[in-house]
Amino acid sequence: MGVTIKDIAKLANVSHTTVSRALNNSPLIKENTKRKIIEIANQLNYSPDVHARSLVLQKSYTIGLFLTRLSNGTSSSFLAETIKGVNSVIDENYNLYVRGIQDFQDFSAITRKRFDGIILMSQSDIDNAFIYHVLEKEIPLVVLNRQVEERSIVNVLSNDQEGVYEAINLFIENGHRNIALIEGTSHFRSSQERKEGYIKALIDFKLPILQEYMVKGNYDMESGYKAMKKLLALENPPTAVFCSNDDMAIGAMKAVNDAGLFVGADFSIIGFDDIGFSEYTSPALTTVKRPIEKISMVGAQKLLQLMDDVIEENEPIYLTTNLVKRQSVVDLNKKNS
Amino acid sequence: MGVTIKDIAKLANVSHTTVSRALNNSPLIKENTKRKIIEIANQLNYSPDVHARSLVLQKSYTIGLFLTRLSNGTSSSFLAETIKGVNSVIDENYNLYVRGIQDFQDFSAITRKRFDGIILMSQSDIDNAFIYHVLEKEIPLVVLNRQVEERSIVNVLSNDQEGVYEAINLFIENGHRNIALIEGTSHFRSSQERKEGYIKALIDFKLPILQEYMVKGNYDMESGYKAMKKLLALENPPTAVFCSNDDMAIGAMKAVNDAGLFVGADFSIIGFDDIGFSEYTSPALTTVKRPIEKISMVGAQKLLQLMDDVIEENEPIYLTTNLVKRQSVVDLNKKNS
DNA sequence: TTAATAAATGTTCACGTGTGCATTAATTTT
DNA sequence: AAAATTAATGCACACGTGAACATTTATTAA
Repeated sequence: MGVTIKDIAKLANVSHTTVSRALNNSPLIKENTKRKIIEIANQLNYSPDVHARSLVLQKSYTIGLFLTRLSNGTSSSFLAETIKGVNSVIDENYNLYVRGIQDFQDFSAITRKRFDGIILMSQSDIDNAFIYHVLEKEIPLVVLNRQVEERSIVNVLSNDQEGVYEAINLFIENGHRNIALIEGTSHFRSSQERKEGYIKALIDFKLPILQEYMVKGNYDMESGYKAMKKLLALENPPTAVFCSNDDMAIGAMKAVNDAGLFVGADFSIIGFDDIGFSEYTSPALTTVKRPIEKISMVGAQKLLQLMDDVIEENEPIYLTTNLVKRQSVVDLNKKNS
Repeated sequence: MGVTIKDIAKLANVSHTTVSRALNNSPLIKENTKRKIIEIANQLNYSPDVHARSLVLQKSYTIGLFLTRLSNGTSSSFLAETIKGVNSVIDENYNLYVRGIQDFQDFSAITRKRFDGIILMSQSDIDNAFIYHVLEKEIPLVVLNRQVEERSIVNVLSNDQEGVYEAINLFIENGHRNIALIEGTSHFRSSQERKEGYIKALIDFKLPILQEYMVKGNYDMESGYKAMKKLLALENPPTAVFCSNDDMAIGAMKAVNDAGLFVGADFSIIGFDDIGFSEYTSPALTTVKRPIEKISMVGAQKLLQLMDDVIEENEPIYLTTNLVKRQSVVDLNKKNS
């Protein structure tokens, strides 16, 4: 069924070794025979057996892209941008495997032989166990999106705290004092980071920190909707709300509309991520752009380097967030004048 | 570095064959020795070399999930739902390989040895070349989302035409007569299917087919926005627009808003797909739900069957679309009475 | 107890590729 | 032209696993 180098060898009247060398463009082989062998190989439509090659070379030509999970709590745009980013960097010769960590019963299948390198888009510290496993197996590893204490790991992430701080700052500049927060999934590190940015800003600007202004969500639209309902039902509702991601912001906008209010006129909202839809909501959503695709690209590049040179500049790489101002924030200064 | 069955064999004082059989739970081995061997294997943290195993068993434990492309023209939700659907069916023992066909220079790397089976989420007939290649290599293949003439291929898709027909029907029931269409990417089969549904409905209800009411888009939000601008600028603009996917519908809604009109009050829009956001637009978007995740799940299940039994019931499997009525369609009958 | 049978384990080879070393062919040097 | 050197190719083995066949050990039948 499958054509092997031995078949080619017979036809070319040489040993399989010569064929192997010729196809790998070894300088040991005469140009003449090289050409002849390559021609025969093409004619027979030969393609090497990856498993045999991997077995002898101890290399799998496979890169594993892992996320904490693929469903529940991972938004579509997040997943898609991650894959697109990595995919754009990894060339055709490499295989790209995508899986959720939570789908694994145990990690025995994650071995050095199987993966030349691993990229982890980490959303929660529940995948620390995975990280330790990968480290123990000495597989080159890049962790994205979440700070990891191990200094030996290449770490690429965005500075969420600063991004949120900037967002709250914008609210304050526009005259807001009653600023609420809708939080992300509780055990996700990103949720905590963003909450800290919120609190830090409030402290710096000497605003009170109110428990009732911090409502839990889980990063999906429905939770944003519900959280906003709660906020609107308060005795002293906020005038502005920061949502820990855009999905929840969109849910929140819906809740505001349902209450007969207009975002951008009566109520202010800022989101986080800048997913594609943010530009097309009504009104367009002001949000903190998080460069997920960029993070994935940089991470993939770093992994390729790591697999080659074993570089050891293990400083975490921070990519900056970017406040994208659109129409969902009311300027109270103007309004009251 | 890596523990092999030979290492285990030495420690257990047996041959490597016995170890191999014990770990594969062969009935030939005494329970006693089995237990002993398994214990040693666990202790050494043994895990088999996939490449060696694949080489001898001629099986890769790898399933390839291919899309026409990963970027440009593939929306995030589409990509994400496809992966989630397949992932939920394929168990831990299989590797899931994800790539865009357009990323390949040639298909020499797509071999029977490398993939036990392939799922193609096909968006365009430009991947026919890929399909033929896979067929020629005799790799089990399931094509999703696009009808393929080859009867030997397992084919799972939704009946887009009917879905669109139903949508246009809803417009007409609500008193609309000037109904426009925003088309998807021109060479995508889905674009044509949906356009045919639109035209068929107009013919059946004896409405005129106007060129100026059929505007080209490319499935992204911006193209929907621009297309709607064009429609609104017409001398005799439509009262209702069917958009070939939700992304464009969201862009279109934005254009309507920008023109000072209100969707659901002055203007009617229906989309296609029912992506997560559709429920949260203002007003909530009426749309034709396309079961992408379901299609992917069914396709993956079919592939697993195909890999085992070589089933040959090659009837295309149609999953029905579902009109989800929300608030983006105006009832002109009520309005005028 | 011995022969016949069944159960358990071992020997050897195959899968397809790449590489160290040996060998042969071609070229250069003297 | 013969010797020394270099270029080109072949031989044999390794990678880790699984399976057909051979062999040994345990069990049952006579």
